[in-house]
Amino acid sequence: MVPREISSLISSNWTCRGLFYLRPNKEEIMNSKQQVVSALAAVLPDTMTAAEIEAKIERPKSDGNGDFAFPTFFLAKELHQAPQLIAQGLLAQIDQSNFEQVVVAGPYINFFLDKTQVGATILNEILNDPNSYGSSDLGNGGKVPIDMSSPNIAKPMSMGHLRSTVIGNALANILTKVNYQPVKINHLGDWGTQFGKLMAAYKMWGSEAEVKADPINTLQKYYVRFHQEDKENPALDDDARAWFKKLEDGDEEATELWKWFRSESLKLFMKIYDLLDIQFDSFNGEAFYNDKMTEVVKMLEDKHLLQESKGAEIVDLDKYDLNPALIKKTDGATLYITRDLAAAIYRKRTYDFVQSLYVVGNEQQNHFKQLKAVLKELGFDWSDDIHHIQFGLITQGGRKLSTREGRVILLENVLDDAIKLARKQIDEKNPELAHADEVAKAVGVGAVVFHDLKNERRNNFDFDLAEVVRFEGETGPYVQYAHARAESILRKAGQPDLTAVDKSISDPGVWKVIKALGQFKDVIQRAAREYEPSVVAKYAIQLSKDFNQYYAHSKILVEDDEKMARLALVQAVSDVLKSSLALLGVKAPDEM
RNA sequence: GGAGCGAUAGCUCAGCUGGAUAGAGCAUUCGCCUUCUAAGCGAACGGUCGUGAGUUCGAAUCUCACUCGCUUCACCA
Repeated sequence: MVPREISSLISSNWTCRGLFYLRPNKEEIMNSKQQVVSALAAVLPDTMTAAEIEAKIERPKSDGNGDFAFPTFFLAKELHQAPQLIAQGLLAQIDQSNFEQVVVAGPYINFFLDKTQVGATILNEILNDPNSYGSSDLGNGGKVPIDMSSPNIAKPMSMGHLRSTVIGNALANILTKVNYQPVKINHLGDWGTQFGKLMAAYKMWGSEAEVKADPINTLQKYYVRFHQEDKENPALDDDARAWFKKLEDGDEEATELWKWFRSESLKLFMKIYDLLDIQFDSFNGEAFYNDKMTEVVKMLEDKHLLQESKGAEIVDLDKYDLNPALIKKTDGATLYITRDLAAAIYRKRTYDFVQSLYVVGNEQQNHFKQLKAVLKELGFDWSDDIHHIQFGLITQGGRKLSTREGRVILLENVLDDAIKLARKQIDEKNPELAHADEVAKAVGVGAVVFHDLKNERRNNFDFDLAEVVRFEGETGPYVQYAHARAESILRKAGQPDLTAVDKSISDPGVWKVIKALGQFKDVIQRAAREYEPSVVAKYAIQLSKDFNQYYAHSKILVEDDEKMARLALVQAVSDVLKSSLALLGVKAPDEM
């Protein structure tokens, strides 16, 4: 059998990986999986390309079956042999010199990597440059605006906004790590008919003093009352519409009220963003686009896309199998989608983005389909680069939360509760801890943020405070704790310089940890491809578990030849856990 | 009715391109701190992977139908 060249893989610079084209670098070609590919390529029939072989290689679920496995079922037909016999036949020919061992288990060929050598390579890579470990170049520096958080003025920020905020923030971090340039945009809900309602309510029942004393709660109270009363008295809605029209036309009283409501609200939002340690590149909300909508309407007119229907102006989207997009209401006022059209065009012009993301709940998917369809009708090909990063609904007791009905979970309360609980735990478990308040904040907030990110973002979840602020099991604090333990060991060891030490470890108990460390880059790339922070969160839990397991069964600080190598492992775990948490927007205190 | 998402252990969820006995956490029961932080480690218990067909050497994973749940379907955002 003629050994098959794998040069095709090496010389072709581009490898297709899902949505992205990725130029493999040197170490990637030399990585462990490629060693398996080339070992197999040398003994398999010429008809199989290296890429086909690579696609068949799998990672065994149980570690008794090695690090990589190659099933032979699919060769049975071609070779007219039982898979078991094929496996044995191939094994006899395989060059095993690069592996600890290669064995046959039924129809599988299982490859065991050289643990000491692979381990030392990975640890060196991490310690040489911990900050860039796991990064890669998928994005070529392309700009990616991320529409995120976007709370509504005069309403309290709820758990729903937390989702958008922390998912958007984590995606920004993850995309940065694969060399995109995210632009975090807080598309504030500072425009729209709810301001008409709010103004109408304020004029009827409001007082300046009451608002000043407790802005958001008071405004919220007016809003809820408005909705209660307009059920009986629909005329109130006309009043609200009139007020919003005044605002849109630049009426002085309306504008003053709007500015006031907005600035009071923003002050309170900033407190929460500070607590989460999240910064934005832009606060251009809906109002920002107010003067940019006549152009959009004109574009639609020029392309003859606008139709009149029941007194309103619409774009028909029948051919997209969508309901019509309502651009202007009967009274001439614009709508949500009109502003989003203006925003999308503005972002393309301003950032020349390669992708444009909107981290918005899944209940708005119809809206984003319409948005993309209208942009497409306008002839903008980049409509395809817009992605609605939808996430699941948060319910309570199985019911949807509703601001209008005054059923909200206040984010501020949740965060406060979590911090208090963390503080209580510190007092019980580590009363001597310095900076206890700061650590309590990191742990409490970390628990809430991590809880929000650890599950697939499309899943709905029912809010349960006890679950959100849980510190045991698969939680943010669990990961933080593993990191703090690692740091504690390094402190006890006197923080030695580990970059140059021999990192060969013979203890087989470290292998799971090493393997997990080696997967960091793949994990980040998958998270970026799928816009899915939970991939990173799950990885952080897995690495923490592997490390805790090792920690519980082996003593690290014992004087022997491999002590420094073990410390290098601990340092690497600490670095990667800290990076993982940082990607999620969670802090990693050195002690807790 | 159209569109979308979902259904895996008592609860909350993993399960990557179909593959070797379906995995965690929580809860329950029981072990482990004179040794690097017990926010930890270990063990036990727990499953007709919604139902029924199909494709395949092989299906929790792919296809179709059905059942149930949630979201959404123009003058809110």
